[in-house]
Amino acid sequence: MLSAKMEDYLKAIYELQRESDEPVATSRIADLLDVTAPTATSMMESLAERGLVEREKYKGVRLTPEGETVALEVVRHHRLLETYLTEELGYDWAEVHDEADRLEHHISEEFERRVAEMLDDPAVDPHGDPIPTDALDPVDETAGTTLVEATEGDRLVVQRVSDRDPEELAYLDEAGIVPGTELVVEEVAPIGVVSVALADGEGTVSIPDAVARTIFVDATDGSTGSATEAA
Amino acid sequence: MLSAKMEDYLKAIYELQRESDEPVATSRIADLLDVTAPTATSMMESLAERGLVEREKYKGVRLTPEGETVALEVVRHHRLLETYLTEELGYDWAEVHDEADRLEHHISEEFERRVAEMLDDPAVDPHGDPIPTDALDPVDETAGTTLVEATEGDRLVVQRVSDRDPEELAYLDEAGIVPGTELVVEEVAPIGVVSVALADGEGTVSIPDAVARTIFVDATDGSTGSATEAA
DNA sequence: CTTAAGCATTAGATTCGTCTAATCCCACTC
DNA sequence: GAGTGGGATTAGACGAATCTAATGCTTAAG
Repeated sequence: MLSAKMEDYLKAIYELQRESDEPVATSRIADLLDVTAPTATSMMESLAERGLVEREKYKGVRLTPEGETVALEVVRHHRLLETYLTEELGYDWAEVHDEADRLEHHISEEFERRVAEMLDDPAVDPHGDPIPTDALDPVDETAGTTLVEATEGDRLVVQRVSDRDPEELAYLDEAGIVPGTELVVEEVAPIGVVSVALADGEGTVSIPDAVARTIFVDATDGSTGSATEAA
Repeated sequence: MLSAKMEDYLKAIYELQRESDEPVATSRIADLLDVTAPTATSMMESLAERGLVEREKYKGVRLTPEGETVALEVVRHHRLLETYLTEELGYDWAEVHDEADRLEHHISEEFERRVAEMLDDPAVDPHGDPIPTDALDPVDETAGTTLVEATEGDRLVVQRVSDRDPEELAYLDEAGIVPGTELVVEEVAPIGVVSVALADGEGTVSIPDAVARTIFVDATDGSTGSATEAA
């Protein structure tokens, strides 16, 4: 039996791992989970003993296939819950995260099954993030182009907003940047900010690179931009 | 902040306390929660230190008003969840207990609020047990007459089935003994079993006293039985 | 009034997840 | 190739919740 804590660490590693091919550093995990580095180190030892991560001292860890399966199960729970809370309980897109973060460790397979059924087996959650299937097959989380890669003049439609900071999320929501939004890239400034105009004339939003990296986009039909070619 | 474990103990004391006016014995708590007696003792020490129970060594404990409020909050969560799982997620009446037992500790006030609203602020859960109000006012859980107090010939309607054993519950469900069922008491045998006939002609069911004590009933209109007079 | 049976509690140890303080590696600079 | 800065790990401790084994109350029966 795996503790909720272990599930948290595995999910964290999963999230960090999709950012790059490098092994995940202890300090990143510690930061994300708000614990000290020694705590993360000792948990990595336990996870390695159980064969859930591969560890190279002083380098970092990587999920083993078994570890990834556990992570995918937790991620599936999380994203199904976010979808359910939004669709059925009227939660706001930006405020579901904490609730799902707690409940994801405590729902039964039965609950998962019923929720998935009620939602008609959704493929993505309200943020546009893909929901792992019941079979827990690996998902390509990096698929697609992000807003940092866009160039001026691109006409794009938002696919995913993978940001997880609730304040940032609420701001983007308020500004109208949600999955499905169409926008035009107005300026890609060399100081690390992208300005986009909402296609429905709702104004312009400036987005720093750190956030733009979490916004996945597709070209609108008829685009002449480079975003899609790069994908 | 209270741990989920502490909440579990407080709920257990609450459940046991409603069975009699005596202080609740350590061993009963230990049995109910499936831990050893020393474990229960040491938890009682912690709860007493926090002012959640009043403890008399070698005698037992009683919830303080603060302890009862915490217990009521947990019970409210539990019963709302049971209702929600049954009404909205299609769970069976008899199988909701475990799911609710885990989730009750992890839902937010926001979740509680939304669920209560969606269900239109229900007064009782699917077992007929009363759901504490949002204000967490004490509830009279012993209100009503139970099936052990019935006499032959009584025509009764089932109000609550407070049993918590899932197998027994499933059996009663299968047999048609659910809140709302009308029945006639056929025999009160001196060996500790009550036989009742379902009013809709679905046959007869024999119920041992231990179970009958968990079945709360009201007289049907026109009854000549003694059950209601006793109340 | 004594005593044995039956709970309850104390003693002491374990596991998990966490911390702080101390030490250790590694990579980069000079 | 020596030194140093910074992240990683080891050392040691702690609180929560649990266990087993030993001891201590309480009470009801003689």
